[in-house]
Amino acid sequence: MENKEIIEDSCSFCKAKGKSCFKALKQEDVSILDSEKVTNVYKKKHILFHEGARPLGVYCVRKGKIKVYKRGVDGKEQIVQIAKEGDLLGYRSIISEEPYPVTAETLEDTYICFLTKHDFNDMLIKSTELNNTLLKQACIELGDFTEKITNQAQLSVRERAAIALYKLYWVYGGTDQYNSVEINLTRDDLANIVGTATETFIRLLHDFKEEKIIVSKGRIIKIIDPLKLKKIGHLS
Amino acid sequence: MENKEIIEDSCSFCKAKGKSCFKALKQEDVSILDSEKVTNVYKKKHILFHEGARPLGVYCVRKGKIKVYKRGVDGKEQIVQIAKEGDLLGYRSIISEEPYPVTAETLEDTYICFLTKHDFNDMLIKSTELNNTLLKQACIELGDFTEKITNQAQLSVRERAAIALYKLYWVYGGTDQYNSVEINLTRDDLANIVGTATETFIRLLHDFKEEKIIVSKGRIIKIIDPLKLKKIGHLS
DNA sequence: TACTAAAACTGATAAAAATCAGTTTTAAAT
DNA sequence: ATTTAAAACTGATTTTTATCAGTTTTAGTA
Repeated sequence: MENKEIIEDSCSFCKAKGKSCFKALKQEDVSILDSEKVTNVYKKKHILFHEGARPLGVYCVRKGKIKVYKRGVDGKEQIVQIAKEGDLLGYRSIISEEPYPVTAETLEDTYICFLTKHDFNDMLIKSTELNNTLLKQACIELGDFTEKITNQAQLSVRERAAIALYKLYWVYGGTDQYNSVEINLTRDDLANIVGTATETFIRLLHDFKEEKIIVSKGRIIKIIDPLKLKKIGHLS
Repeated sequence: MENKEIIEDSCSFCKAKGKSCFKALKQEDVSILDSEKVTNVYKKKHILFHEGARPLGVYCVRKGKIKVYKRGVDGKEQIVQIAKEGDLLGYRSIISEEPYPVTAETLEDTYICFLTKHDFNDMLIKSTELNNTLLKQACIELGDFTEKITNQAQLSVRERAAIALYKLYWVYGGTDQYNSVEINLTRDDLANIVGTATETFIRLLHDFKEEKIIVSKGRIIKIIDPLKLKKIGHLS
């Protein structure tokens, strides 16, 4: 089965560029990216790269959601990120010169631009802007991970579930006006973000429904009161 | 009470330099550091910087151990790192331009070199080597944190305790020959590394004693069989 | 549209870990 | 060397969460 197909489009007009780490690039460097990158269309459940594999290049999400996870000792997925348009995946392993510590798998049909390791490294040498953006982004993420570890170690499943749903509220299109947002992930995936058993997570969803924080039909969870989630998760 | 006192010494001859991110610096840049840095002596329990504070500079550990922790919602410490000689602390917040996400506190009498934010930023612009080293180091650490989150979410306290002790084995001077090593941390601190209750951790230590993995007198824990810890923690 | 496999859900039970209420030991300060 | 506060430890109990064993519902495919 052929899952890939090449489509044509320029980075200059890419909606995702404005959110990505390429946003600081000079116009001439964007042109270079343009000529080097290849855009692919992937179906749902396509694996972009596997944990343990040697990195071949970087992946820039133009459209669609991707789950990034690590498998624990017993094979259980621990989802560490739900990537969306503008996110750059796989760059850390290029820089650290280590195998991928995680697997990236599409959650829906996606457009993803690929840049080879060689081209990415060249750009990293050429562009101070890219270098600075990535260093800064990595340092911010390290701070976020510190918080995540603390939460994982100290908070109850209920609190962690609230935090996870609140963060997904933003990933799935939430705004400052606290609109309602629909999340389309399996209960399994959600439990693997929170780091709990699926049954436990389902019971918590039941509570959140009773508390009028969410509604759900089938797998779709509609967050109707993100502020309550924020409060339960002790977020500011 | 005056906790600080300035001592004289050059970075060129610093034993810690070889292990630090400054190891790749050109000789001329080391000389610049030399003239800019200030070495301080701190007593046990001195706070280098506080979570939430604005960063003033970076701290390079020349001698002594430092605990780096974040306080959870109820004030409980989550220790994310035990820093030792050669480790650079506080640089992430300078780069990310955010307040410190963690607190750094000395665990014993230490020698610590301080470099102002201004001087560090200048060096970051001047030295491609430093820039590359830090970017690479940040990317490696991000991969490590991914693993830590997965472990925290999926492993039992026993497994996590084994991993924590195994990692401390290396911090406190363990070698490839798997010698025995003494760890001098309170049970509270150890429990706050593992992310569990102190009593639970103490009971686990008791098990490890019975399994001839450690011996202890007072607070000192002597790791006599690091390989068993490695196995319990599923480490390779 | 019916079929079927996967996912969602429920209740009962077991296991893991936290909490509580102490006692004993240790180490720091006088 | 004593004192004393802090830290280490122990046992009992409670709480939280995982596991097990299903049934029901959903969504994708034939």
